[in-house]
Amino acid sequence: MSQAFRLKQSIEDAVIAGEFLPGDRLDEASLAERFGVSRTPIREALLQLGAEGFIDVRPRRGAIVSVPSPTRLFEMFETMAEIESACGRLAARRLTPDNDAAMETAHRACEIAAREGDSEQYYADNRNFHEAIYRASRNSFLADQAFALHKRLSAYRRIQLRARNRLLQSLQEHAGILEAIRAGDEQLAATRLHDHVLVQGERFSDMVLGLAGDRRSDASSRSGTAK
Amino acid sequence: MSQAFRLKQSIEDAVIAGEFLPGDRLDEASLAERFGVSRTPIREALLQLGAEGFIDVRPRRGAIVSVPSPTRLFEMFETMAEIESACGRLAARRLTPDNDAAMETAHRACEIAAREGDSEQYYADNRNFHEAIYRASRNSFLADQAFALHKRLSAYRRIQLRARNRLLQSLQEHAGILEAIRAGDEQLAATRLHDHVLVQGERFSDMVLGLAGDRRSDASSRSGTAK
DNA sequence: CATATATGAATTGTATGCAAGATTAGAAAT
DNA sequence: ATTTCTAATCTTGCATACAATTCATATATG
Repeated sequence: MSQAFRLKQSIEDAVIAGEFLPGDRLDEASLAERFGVSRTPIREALLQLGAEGFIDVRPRRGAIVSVPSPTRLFEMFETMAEIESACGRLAARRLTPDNDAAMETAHRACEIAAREGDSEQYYADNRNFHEAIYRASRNSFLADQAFALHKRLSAYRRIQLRARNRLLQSLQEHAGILEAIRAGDEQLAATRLHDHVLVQGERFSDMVLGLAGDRRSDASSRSGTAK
Repeated sequence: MSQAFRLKQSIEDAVIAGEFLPGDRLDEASLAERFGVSRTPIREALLQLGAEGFIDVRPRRGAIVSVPSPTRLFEMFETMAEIESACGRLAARRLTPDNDAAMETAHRACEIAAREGDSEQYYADNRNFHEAIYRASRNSFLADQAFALHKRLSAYRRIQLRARNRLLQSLQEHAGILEAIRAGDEQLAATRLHDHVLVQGERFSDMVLGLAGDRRSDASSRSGTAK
């Protein structure tokens, strides 16, 4: 297969793995050298990642890993919450035995990781659990959107799963979500998923806010970022 | 500014305008000649459009305008319905006088177009109305997502606004949506927007289904939309 | 007649070179 | 010491050339 697509994946992985941090410059020449190719496929990969919103490509000024403002970051988490709750609503409406089993398996894995306090493992299993819900929506387009946004936020999500408390609380929330989906209660499933996701966004935003001095401006007040 | 970005816009516009129909091949050489540039910036534009899901870029096999299956198309409309209803929910929660006024203006324009039966004009004004709601969510990231999906579906939406009945019915639904948002009734606003969008999806899917003989089974069938 | 195969044409993928805009460093001036 | 202007350097944007793969056509074969 063409190199550009492989490179796109590699660069994306490197960003997700935290090798390139938000704000880091993605210089074409060094990437080309690193991967042993010319600048052309590197450029193509970078432009694709830029179109997906993963990185920031400014004409004539090179590409950098996106640095969302705290406001923007909160908006991204809020959007994630809305999309996930949509998945949950549909999953509750359409649950099949297959999807049910997949969620159960993922949930069990989370349970083990949480009990052992292995946050790195929990991070991976948590991802599987959420993906199982996306698929359970039985809307592959919606699932794709959810999956893409989940990836974009992974860098920010990982950080705050470190606390042991949060692991157990997260697990508890998962159980509640599963219960609602199985009961076919669309409204409850949506609400629980919404809160589950948004809590992470709020925790993280608060954390960033402390450092950055930008206001979160969600519901209240007229946020400054008109667009 | 760089040509690749201008070209991306131009090609996207051409697709939206219906100059290239779903399934049409987007050949690099002819596009290069048409725009008077080399293949390089054309490729870059195509790859970006591909990453956004606007077109289909298959490695080594060229780019074509996406041809979603009826199932996929229904899924896209369903996703649009979920995203729009999220916008409506947030708008109801956070409505400001500015956003209210913008929606009112757009609604008035729709009213005039509908009364005159000018479906082309209504198409444009309808777009403005929906965009006003996206902005009223006061979540610019969510609004961006909504806007992007709206564009992707525009080719399919335009077709069925031709019927005069649908114009007036659509307008009526807009009024109901506005009312719910102004009343601050999140649930009602969400439901009304959801149904407003999904009705279009179902109408169109049915239309396509007649031609294509693909089955929609999993996602939908017996209406519902529950809630 | 249908299917398989081979050969040539067309198209995409990558490398390289050069031009043009951006960035940085240094010198001159206040 | 700070600022401003200029020049050198670095980086990106585009065009061209060539390599690699797919596609189309025709020929051979059962």
